[in-house]
Amino acid sequence: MLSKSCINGLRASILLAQKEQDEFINIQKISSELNVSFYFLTKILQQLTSSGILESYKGPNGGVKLAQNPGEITFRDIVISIDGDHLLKECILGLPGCGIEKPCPMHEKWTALRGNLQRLMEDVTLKDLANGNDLRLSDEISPFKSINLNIRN
Amino acid sequence: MLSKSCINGLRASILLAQKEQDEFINIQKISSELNVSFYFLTKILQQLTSSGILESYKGPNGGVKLAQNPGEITFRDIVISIDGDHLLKECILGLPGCGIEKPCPMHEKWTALRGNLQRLMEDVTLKDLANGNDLRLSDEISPFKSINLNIRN
DNA sequence: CATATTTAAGAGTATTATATCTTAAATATA
DNA sequence: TATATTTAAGATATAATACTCTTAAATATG
Repeated sequence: MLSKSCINGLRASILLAQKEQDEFINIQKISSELNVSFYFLTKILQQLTSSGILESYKGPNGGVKLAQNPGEITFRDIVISIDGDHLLKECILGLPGCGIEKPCPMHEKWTALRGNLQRLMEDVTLKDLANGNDLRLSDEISPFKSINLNIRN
Repeated sequence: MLSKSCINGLRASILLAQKEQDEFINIQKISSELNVSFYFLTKILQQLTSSGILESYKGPNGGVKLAQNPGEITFRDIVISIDGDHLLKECILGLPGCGIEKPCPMHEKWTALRGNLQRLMEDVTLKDLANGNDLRLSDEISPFKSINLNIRN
């Protein structure tokens, strides 16, 4: 449902919310903690920076940090920044004309469920996520090895 | 959320449910009614046929038809046949170790919502969908032209 | 000011998903 | 039995996403 870029952006953001928010965190460090390629993660975090969700700083002791308090950044903010709002706006059958005036057969049920998804994403902040369980996994089940086996993209 | 293949498989199935179910319907005809490439649709319907959701018949007056009554084929059946069960099984953060014993921060909320999605998909049959509004759209808002503009893939 | 460190930006490659084409197999019917 | 029609299967092409690399820009510190 979410792209890999989005998932990694979320995981990195949650990790940032778990750390000291005054200092910039090195992307190399984040990538090794999350077991994600440095190059790939850098691109993703650039996107979050350009959306204003993160701030970055170049040079020694540089890195990225959250631009606001974790409690003010929602799951939805990050999804929208990376994957756009397609998921939250489109007809489940991909019909562009679908709407109240000309609903597709799934319209009502899907908009209701999508509303719940939207609400969930808006309600959950990085603060909530940071207080949950640790995202870092042991090596045997490192996300990247397994994601490649399990996920279709 | 659903792949284009899946969306087209669903739309074709709904269309079949709206037609006479005793006779085989020509794929060429379906593709022009849905405004989807014949080649692409053929591949998709082959998948549904191999899953046993459709039956096909070669030669003159051949085509495809539903293998069961529309009321017995669910939205979920078609999604699973084409996109697999990833959406209904995986962690929203893509963490392979995520589960009751070792939940990710989104685990509880996501499994609840995913359960609703699963139930929605199981409850809705092709009969329900066929009785809803027409899926065929006018030319100006033909799915393919607009999907290409609106959808990311 | 020179060097090392770190992100930014853009280009390049690889993989997967989407879409098309070609040939084969089945079958109706003339 | 020959021909036309139609789906099946496999090959190819194109587009999107995932991922990597290189160079540039910013900046701390010796």
